[in-house]
Amino acid sequence: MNYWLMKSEPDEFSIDDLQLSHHQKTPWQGIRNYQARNFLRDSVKQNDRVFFYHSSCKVPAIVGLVEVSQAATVDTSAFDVTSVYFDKKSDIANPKWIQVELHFIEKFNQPITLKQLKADPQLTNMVLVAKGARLSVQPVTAEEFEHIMSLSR
DNA sequence: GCCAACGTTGGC
DNA sequence: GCCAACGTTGGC
Repeated sequence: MNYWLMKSEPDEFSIDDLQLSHHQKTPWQGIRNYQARNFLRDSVKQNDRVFFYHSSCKVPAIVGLVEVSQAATVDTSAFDVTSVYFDKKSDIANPKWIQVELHFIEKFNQPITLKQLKADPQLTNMVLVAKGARLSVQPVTAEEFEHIMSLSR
């Protein structure tokens, strides 16, 4: 099993929105960055665990745990002219972008804030706290995963 | 709202 | 293929 962290702006789609979604699942669409896309396409597998992170908000934080309920499929929003994720350069015959499906597991009682993560000596190598890290889909090591889960208890 | 750090685009 | 200009991310 692999571990990941995925970012979402809570004004757009929050952990609460996921919890309230049909079957508590959502297609994870709109990833338009090649490095993130490559992770979704090549490495994110069904049943992988994912930290759900709220970015661009008052208190950036890991707010819960979700799982990958379906691995890579074509991101159909790229072909939808009415979607904010529409990409005229993505061709149906040769799709550029990938989505997965996420399923809610739990919302943490206490969000684990970016400030807390940055200050944690066991997390100094975490991708999230690296300088200039903007990746919206990023790997988390098993050690980081276990440590962060212990912080959520 | 600012702006540093990245990523992408496109002319050459 | 270089790289300047532009666009985006996301913390603060």
